[in-house]
Order: sequence, then structure tokens, then C-alpha cells
Amino acid sequence: MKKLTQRQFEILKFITQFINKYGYAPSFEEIRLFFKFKSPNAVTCHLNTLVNKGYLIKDSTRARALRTRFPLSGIPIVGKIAAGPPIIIENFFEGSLFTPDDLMDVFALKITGDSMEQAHIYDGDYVIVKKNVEVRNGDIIAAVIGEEATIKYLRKEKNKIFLVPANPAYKPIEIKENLILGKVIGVFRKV
Amino acid sequence: MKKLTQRQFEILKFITQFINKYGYAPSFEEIRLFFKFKSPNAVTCHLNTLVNKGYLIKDSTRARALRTRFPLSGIPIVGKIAAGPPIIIENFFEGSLFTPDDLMDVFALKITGDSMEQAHIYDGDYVIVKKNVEVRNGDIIAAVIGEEATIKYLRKEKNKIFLVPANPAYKPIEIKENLILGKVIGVFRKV
DNA sequence: ATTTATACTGTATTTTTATACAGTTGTCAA
DNA sequence: TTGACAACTGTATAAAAATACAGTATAAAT
Repeated sequence: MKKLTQRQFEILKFITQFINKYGYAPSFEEIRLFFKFKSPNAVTCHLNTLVNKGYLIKDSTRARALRTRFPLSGIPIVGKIAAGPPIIIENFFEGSLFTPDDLMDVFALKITGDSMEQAHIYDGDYVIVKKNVEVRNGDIIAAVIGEEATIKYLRKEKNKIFLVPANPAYKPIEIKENLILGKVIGVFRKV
Repeated sequence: MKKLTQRQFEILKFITQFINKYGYAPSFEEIRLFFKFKSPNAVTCHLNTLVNKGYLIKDSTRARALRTRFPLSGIPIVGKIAAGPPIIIENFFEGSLFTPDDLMDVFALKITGDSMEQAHIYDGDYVIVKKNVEVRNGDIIAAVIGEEATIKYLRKEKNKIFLVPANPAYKPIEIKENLILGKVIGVFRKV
């Protein structure tokens, strides 16, 4: 990935923050006004270089069709941090939690009870469940029992499917395949 | 919240999926083409009702300035689930994990080590850190010690600031205020 | 029985937005 | 010392996109 100049970084930062604030990208004119450029071409050139250097994705002819390559809709994972304040985190980057792809067919369930404490899932935690993915033996899955959703380990045996709680005090429950909601792909806890 | 008709739900669904796919909202014309409306006013009317019912936010005169009130950039928290498949989750809804607001000034750090196990934060977990927020006594915070970032409890005493590990085997460390990165607002674990 | 809301057609117009092309100035590396 | 890149000014134009207003038909609510 090619490095950005100071100015290019400023432009990218403005776009990123704008998208973060409004949910859509700024128009050329809005960028121009913010930086007090006297020509719209100043914007065009900057955007072209940001696209060429791989920091922006731009869909031609469409209005406000800008996306940052590392959108804040995912949470940037910062591995290393440069010492000495002011700490610049934006430039270090090891990927994203929750990319748009991760968020396809996903929902969250709030956990009540202690049946998954052995798996470090506690009362009040949220489990993040992905629909329409293959579930395998040993996966933690969400399923419907009666009128409620529960989180259990999956055990497949021949033609039978069991839900196994992490807490050995509870017994496995047999269920039908169509009651599986999806695979648990993450746990989240508000601190 | 007012209920949506079947048709209105279809429109909202299209917009939501479009935003999810492209990162920006569809234009009126693109909505018109998808639903094969012969008049642009069909779109205008539908969007107005979606705005009036509180499902959409629309910034007037701007192009593609649509936001869904419950964007998929946040994960919908599903509390109750209607029994009997096919299970309709879209209509039940208790809020969102990670709204755009939550994601302002946020980054993630991957945890190494066991110093926060007592707080149920384990090796390999990600802590989600928010910058530019007030930190209080007892908060879990991220700070820089030497060249590394660490997660500890905060203890303020008169003019001194200490970082206290959850594990009592480790001792508190005194630091300066400007080395605080932010407040830990969540913990995430990939399953 | 009358109003209100839904779900559109049809046409016209304005505003916003992106793009195109011709230049200028300064910097930094080969 | 030349040539590529950066960072713009200036003007013009095409296109995309939103809006405005006048209607119609049908169903649901009061």
C-alpha cells in the first residue's frame, strides 16, 4: 500500500469522518467547501490519487458513491501503537471487526442464565449469531426450544441432533434441524 | 413505532440491502427501476411514509442522503423470537449493537496475557476502546505503558493516577493522564 | 358514509453533482 | 535539468438526482 501525503491523509480523514457522521459520503462540492478549494478539480485530483493508492473506492457517475477501503463500520483493530502522544492510531491497522460482510445475516441475542459459563459466556452478554451458514459438530449454535432461543454446543449423531450445555449439570436435548437459528460467531459484552 | 405495510417493508428492505452492499443509499431512480415504478413520485411517496413512520432518515436536497434508523452496521438485538419456522426476526427488535454513534472514535485491541481474567477478559479477546470520553474511578481503560498498550482498572487518588490489574498478583502502576488512550466500552470474542 | 391512507401514473423543472480540459506553481528525485 | 508528482486555479458542461404538482384507484379506519 502506497503512503499518503499529509494533505491526502487530511482529505481521507474528512471523508471518513463525514461518512461516520452522516452515513453517506460527502459530495465533491462539500469537500471543496470544507478545504476552501477554489476549483472543483482540486477535489477530483485528490480523489483520483486516493483511489489510485487504494484508500478509496469510487463508483463512477454515481453521486456520493465513495467508500473508504477501511470503513469505520467495522472497528479497526489496532495492533501496535506508536509511543509518545499525540498517538496516531489511524495509520496502524490489522483488519476490522465487523466488516460489512461479517454483518450479513447477523443478529444478536442477550444471554440470560449461566448455562454457558464454562464457555466464558455470562449472563448479560450478547451472542452474535449468523444465519445461513453450515453448522458443525462442536460449534456453539443458537436454536429454538419451545418459545425461547438458547445457546448450546451442537452434537450430531447419525440422524439425531443434540444440544449440549457447557455446564455439565444440564443434560443434552434432542432437537430437529429446522430449529437451528444459526451459528454463534462471537460474544460481546458491554463494559 | 408505527407498523409497516408489506410493500413499505419491501422498500425498506431494498434500501437496507443496497446500503449494505454498496456502502451508500440508492438514488430515487435506482429504487424506481428495481420496483419497476413508472413514476418517480411512487418513490417519493414511499420514502416520505418511511420517514414519517420513523424507519428512515432523509436529508433533504442531498443525493443518496438516506439512512435507515436501524442500520445493519449495527447488529440488531433480537429479544423474543416468534416460534415456528420460518422464523421472522426482522420485525422484533430491541435496539442495536454498534450504532454509528457507538462507532465514533472507536478502535479495538487484541488482548494478550491473563492480567484481566478476573474481569472475564481472556487471551485472544478484543477490547473495544472509545477515545475522547471521560474516564472515572473503577473504569476499565486502555493506556500506554512504555511501547505497549494495556488494559487495566483506573484508580484516581488526589493528583495521582494508577492502573490496577484485575489479577491481584500484579501490582498497581502509576501513570500520567496523557497516556490514557480511552475507555473500554466492550469486549468481543470470536467464537 | 365519509375520511384517511396506500399505492401508484404522468410530466415538468430545478438543483445537485460529477466530469472534462486547459493551465500554474512548487518540490523532489534521477 | 528534466521529468514526474503534488497541489492546486479557472471555466464550462453533461448527467444524475431530487422535487413539485396534478391526478387516479383501491382498501382500511372512524
